[in-house]
Amino acid sequence: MEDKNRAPRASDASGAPGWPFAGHGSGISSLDELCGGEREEASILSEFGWSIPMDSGTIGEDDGFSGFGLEGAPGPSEAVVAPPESRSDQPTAALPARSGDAVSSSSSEEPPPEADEKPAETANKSTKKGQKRSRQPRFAFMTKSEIDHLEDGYRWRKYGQKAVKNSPFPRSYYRCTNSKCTVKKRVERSSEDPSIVITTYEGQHCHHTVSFPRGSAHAQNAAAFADHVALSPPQLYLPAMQFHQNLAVGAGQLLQTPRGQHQPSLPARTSPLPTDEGLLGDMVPPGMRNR
DNA sequence: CGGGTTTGACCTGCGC
DNA sequence: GCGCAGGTCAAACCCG
Repeated sequence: MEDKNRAPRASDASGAPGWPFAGHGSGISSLDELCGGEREEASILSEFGWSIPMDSGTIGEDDGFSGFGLEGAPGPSEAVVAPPESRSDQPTAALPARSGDAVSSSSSEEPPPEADEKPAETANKSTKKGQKRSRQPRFAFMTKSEIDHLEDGYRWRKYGQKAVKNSPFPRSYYRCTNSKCTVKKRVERSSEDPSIVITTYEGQHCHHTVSFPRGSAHAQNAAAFADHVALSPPQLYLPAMQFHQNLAVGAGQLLQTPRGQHQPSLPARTSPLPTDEGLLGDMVPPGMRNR
């Protein structure tokens, strides 16, 4: 699960919030703002009140995750979207929250953006204590693929791997190789359907992609998703049910994807509806689609 | 040699 | 208070 337990490292503590795939319509005027003005961005996210819960921990352990989730910058909780078939009638909020992920702690009191006041040199250990790690916005999506680490246009360095409870598949932890970028992502396979890769992004890139392979559906979808998300913060603040229903569409599409083909459940791309329709149409009012 | 991966140890919060 | 589980660190290792 996401660990709010650990205090952020010097870089993490800066609270660089934001979304992956910055520059794809995140609303940030400049990528530089992300690396240099994280704090500012945090407030922006908070202002929007993005709080569609998404519990990364639940994703892997609940097997039920079949969509993506969003979390407000120092968002209180995350939750996951239930599988279309088994939980379509349950509101997101009712989903089991995992071991305190952000759910319990962050909801009680938000880690103030100032949480990074500690000197960098002591950040390593000392900041781990007494301070809750500031949580960054996250989103996750499922991809039916035999490849664990899907290409998304950025370069990642693996920094850890852990076995996940109730899952035969380990979870891998990656960090963006850009030293100024604090974006992280977790990759794991669904224990229910090994062919599905669950990717969870945390944070926002403060730089452009290293490369963005045209042929990579995953990359394009990821970017599209980022666009989508970035464009409609207010719309993302949806009632659980509505949100879930929207996700179900993407998930359904996803599962129809032939094995081996990267096809994340990104609404904007997976929906059978014309571009910018489907989920986008549900979540983004016409007035906001002026792109 | 630089950059990425592997992997065991460590840290922390939560639940019992 | 203790054990568990998730997340991260960092040394060792691998590879081009």
